[in-house]
Amino acid sequence: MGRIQAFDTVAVVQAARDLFWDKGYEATSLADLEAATGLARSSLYHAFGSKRGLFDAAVADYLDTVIRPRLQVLLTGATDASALLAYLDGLRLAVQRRPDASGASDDADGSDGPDGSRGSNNSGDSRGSPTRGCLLINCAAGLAAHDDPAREVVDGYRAELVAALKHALLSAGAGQPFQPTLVDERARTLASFTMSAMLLARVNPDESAALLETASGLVRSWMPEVGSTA
Amino acid sequence: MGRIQAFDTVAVVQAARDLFWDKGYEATSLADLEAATGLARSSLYHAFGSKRGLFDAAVADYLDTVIRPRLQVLLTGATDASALLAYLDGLRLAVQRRPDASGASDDADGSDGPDGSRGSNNSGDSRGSPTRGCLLINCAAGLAAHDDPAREVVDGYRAELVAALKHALLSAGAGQPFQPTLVDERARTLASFTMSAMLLARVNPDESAALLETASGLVRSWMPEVGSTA
DNA sequence: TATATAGTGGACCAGTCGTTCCAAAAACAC
DNA sequence: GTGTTTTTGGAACGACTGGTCCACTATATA
Repeated sequence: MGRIQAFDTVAVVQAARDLFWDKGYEATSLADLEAATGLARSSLYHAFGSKRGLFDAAVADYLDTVIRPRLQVLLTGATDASALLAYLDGLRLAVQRRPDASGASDDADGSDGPDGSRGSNNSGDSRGSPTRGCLLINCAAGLAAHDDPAREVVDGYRAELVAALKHALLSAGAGQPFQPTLVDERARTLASFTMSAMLLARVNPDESAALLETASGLVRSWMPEVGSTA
Repeated sequence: MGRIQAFDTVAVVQAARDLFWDKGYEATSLADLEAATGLARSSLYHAFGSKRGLFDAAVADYLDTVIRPRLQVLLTGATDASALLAYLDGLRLAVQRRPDASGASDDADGSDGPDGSRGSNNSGDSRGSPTRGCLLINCAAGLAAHDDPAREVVDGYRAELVAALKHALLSAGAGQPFQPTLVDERARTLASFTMSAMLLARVNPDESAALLETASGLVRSWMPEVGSTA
């Protein structure tokens, strides 16, 4: 059938994703993408059609390999508050980890659990260049301003996040008769913490982590039976 | 002494500010700024040195005419929870108002009180193009990624916001023996709501308003003596 | 091996970017 | 009025933008 493709598509998409994640859509040039992926313009355009096409593929990969694995603990994790706490802890560790740390660029795909077991972690010292935050949150403030498709993707992520949080809240409080509006408000509150922490991750990682710690305390105050030093 | 300046500097800065606010720093071109301000490139460069210089002036104006008037109610307002509720209500109204509404482009300078007394408000119908959110929040996800001065400005805004919220919380709970950490956590929580609501304003104004409503409920739950339909 | 098919690299495109420069215009001091 | 200083408008700059095109290469089939 002709010449076989010489590059790994998902590796290229993830390299592009990390670049978009770090610099944003508009600030990422074709020259940057060529350098990051090792491919020439022609190959990128042949495979993805346009810069925007490559960005869309990067966003899809981001949802599949970063967002959804992180939300998984909310959907299929423990049926008490520990699922919510594990989610917030995972977020906090991701926020405090510097992106330029060794090998942190390619395996940030959510495969690591909520505990930062990867060796030689720089715990405590979170100074230096901040993390990349969340690709979609960054997109919300940038592309989504006047791009309806991007706006829908970001809002879809928000809805998915709220739904996962609501599921975890309902699972955790299975015995108690929650009012539905209370669960909605609590899910909204935790989603607010998530979004603002991701936003703050690029500006002040320490404050971002403190925000998530506050959210954990709030969750513990909702379910006192788990908060007492398990 | 020579020819006198023919344009109003603050009007030019505010026109540029609204453009940056709406489109972001990088997406705003010099041609856009020429069209919005009515000035030629040469005049802009003579007055502000560079595109970035104009942006810095726009940010300073934004802090002075948008942010700080909004925070004023927290610092010099009522000494009970109503100051916090007024702040959140003002934010909610700003988020629900469409930017393309009549005359809303130039007098969004916070001079209007927390009640939307300006005539012919489109209450209820918040569909359509979203609001511009917050210039600094948008900046946090864009410029602040690799620009240290911009990052400092954004973090300064965050600190100012938290300090104002903390002041209002302390004023409201003057009689009660709050633990300092509790006040800090509550101020952080309200700052989180503020930031995520501003972020969400560009994506889903209704959800942004709901977020601020949830925050108001939280404040009322902290101070039950005011929540009972004053 | 011959041929068809598809991936690859680099030159090249028109357009836009932020910036600079210069001459004309205008208003103050004299 | 003249001289001086500063603003103003527009032309022009090189660099860079995303995108296109085509010759070349490499593989798979026949």
